[in-house]
Amino acid sequence: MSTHHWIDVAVQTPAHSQVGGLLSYRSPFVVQPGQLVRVPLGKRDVLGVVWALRDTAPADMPESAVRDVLGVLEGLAPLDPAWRQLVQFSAQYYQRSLGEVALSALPPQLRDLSNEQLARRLKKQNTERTVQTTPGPALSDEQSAVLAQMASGSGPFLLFGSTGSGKTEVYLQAVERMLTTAPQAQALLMVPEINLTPQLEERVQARFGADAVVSMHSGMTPAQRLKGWLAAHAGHARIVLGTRMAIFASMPHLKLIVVDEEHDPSYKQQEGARYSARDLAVYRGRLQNAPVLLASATPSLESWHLSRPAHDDDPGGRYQRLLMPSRIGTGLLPKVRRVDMNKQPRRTVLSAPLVAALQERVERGEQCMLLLNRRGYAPVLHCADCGWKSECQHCSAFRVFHKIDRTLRCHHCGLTERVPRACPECGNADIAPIGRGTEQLEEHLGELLAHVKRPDGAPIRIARIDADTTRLKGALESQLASVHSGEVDILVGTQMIAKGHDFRRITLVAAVNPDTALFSSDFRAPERLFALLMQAAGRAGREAAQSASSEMWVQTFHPQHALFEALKKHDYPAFAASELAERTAADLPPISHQALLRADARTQEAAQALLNAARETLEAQLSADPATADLVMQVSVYPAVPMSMQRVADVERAQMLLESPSRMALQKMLWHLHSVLHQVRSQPEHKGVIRWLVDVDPQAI
DNA sequence: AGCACGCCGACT
DNA sequence: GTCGGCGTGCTC
Repeated sequence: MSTHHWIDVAVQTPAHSQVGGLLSYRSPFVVQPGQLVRVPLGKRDVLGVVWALRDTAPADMPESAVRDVLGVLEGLAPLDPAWRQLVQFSAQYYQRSLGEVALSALPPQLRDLSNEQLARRLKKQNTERTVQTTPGPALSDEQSAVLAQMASGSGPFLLFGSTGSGKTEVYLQAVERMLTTAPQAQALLMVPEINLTPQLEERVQARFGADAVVSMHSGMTPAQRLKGWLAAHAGHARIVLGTRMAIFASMPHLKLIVVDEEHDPSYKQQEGARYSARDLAVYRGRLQNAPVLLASATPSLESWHLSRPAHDDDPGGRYQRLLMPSRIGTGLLPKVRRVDMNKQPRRTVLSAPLVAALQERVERGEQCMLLLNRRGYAPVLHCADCGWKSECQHCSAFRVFHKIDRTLRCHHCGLTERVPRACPECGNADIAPIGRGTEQLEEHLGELLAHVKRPDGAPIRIARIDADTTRLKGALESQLASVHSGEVDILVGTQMIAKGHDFRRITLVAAVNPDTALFSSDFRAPERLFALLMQAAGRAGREAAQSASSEMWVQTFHPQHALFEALKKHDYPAFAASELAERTAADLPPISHQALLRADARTQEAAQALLNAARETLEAQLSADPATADLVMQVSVYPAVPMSMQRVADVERAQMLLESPSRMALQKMLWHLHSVLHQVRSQPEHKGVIRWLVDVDPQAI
């Protein structure tokens, strides 16, 4: 009898490296798939997940080269088959190594924890957590109907509910019902951003007790992350609340997944394995037989399309659409007012009617919010004499003028310099800012409303919230608090203020300059703009008493644009129908499926050369084999082009688009592409390439 | 990705 | 004479 076993282990290795798959080890211990082990890798000891037991020694290497497992993490139940399947699927679908996805799904602290330390942690948290359900408010008819539909169907569900229709209460009741029916059941609640976790956490805790819920997001300390992960893995935490990373939480008794604001681009990871947590939620739900509830007031066109009702020869989508059109209470949606900027004096920043409206509201003691999607004072500095502009030396972008500390900053590579006194090219002292950012808007507004007084006679207060003012820990919270307390009269900020924060006393929201998104080269820009404006509108008039007089203002040079027409009527279905018609005509997602292959190199030519070589090799190889020849017909592979941000930190970037009506065909193509890239990359003419990466279902192209 | 080895410029 | 720059190559 042998006293050791052969096992295959997933360890942290990037997809680019030759060691892509599982590594084989000899184990002196009896282990099961899903257990965590410590194994030697080169000169290091690393954490690995046992993926499979094998009967025989690996055939492709001498037995003597197989190393021994160093130890097993004791006291942890193996990661269950569903979790492993989720990881395996993600790695395959998003073209990354299994080990990379598996290890990044585990709390980092698990890597450097001795068995003694682990035992102590386990002992500490091994007390049974109790759920104490406090009854919720009575439901509206719409809420009850939605819950009834969920109970009788299997999902996935898309809940289309307008802002303020009480979607959160539906989540809580769905969780409550699940907790009462199944004694061990666990629920996963996902939100797009860290900033939104505290307010939902508070509500969930108030309802089910602090013991029942753990949070998972990147803002937590390593110790907190480990604690939460262990509680979910052991089944003690009944509710996991988190951002996209939470989709990989080990939850053996998962019975419900909720994805709040499912349209939000934050659900797509933008580095490493570029997964969509929303799409994985649907996959995981099917895998673990847990209903999935996607919810939004402005669903992604993907989910909207997938939930289309059947009619004529269209069998409909596979999602079930649930509707909650009404705002709770007496609340009305704000009136949308468009200001035609063509009729304003040239270079007007804030139109006279908007300024008057702001003044009137502030004098009545109401709050207003101004949105401008550009931080800094001005996006570029310009010399009128020689035409010099504040370009970044390292990126294909302008450095932004920040007046507060007199700097020019590149928002892509971080390069920061003091603003020159005179033009660096010609010495002319007359260099001027072009365009405007939040800093300038705040300053300008202060000047325009300098004479205005609040009802208590005090001068008005303007606050700015953007990535610059919230850099320090806790800064966002304290700024939000000053808005809630009524200290602030007008809030100026970027997108970040439009998302989810429950400002009760804001009665006017204005988008200062939303036009750029109307004519963007990114086909998803209108979809994002519409969602942002609807969400911003939802910030106004949340207090029922004031909702009748609340307003959403839009300053635009294109007041007749269909997007603003739909916004005026708060008519998402109309907007979605017209966008989907355009997408259909142009064969764009969600009608087709896309993937991007990106290459980074010292020169643009080198980056494009790699992509084009991969493309030609791929098509030649596939066409030569009758078994794969039809793939070439099913998947369009476009020539390499520079990325829209062509150069960042002295790295040139190029990309190549792959597009297909069939997800499966696209997947097969990517699988072939992966091996072709390894072949091509090793050729000497592609030495200049720094890295390549694949983005499946990219959210911006 | 880490972490080595390996071969050319400015310092104790 | 060494310290250290990051180019190339390997990890069961």
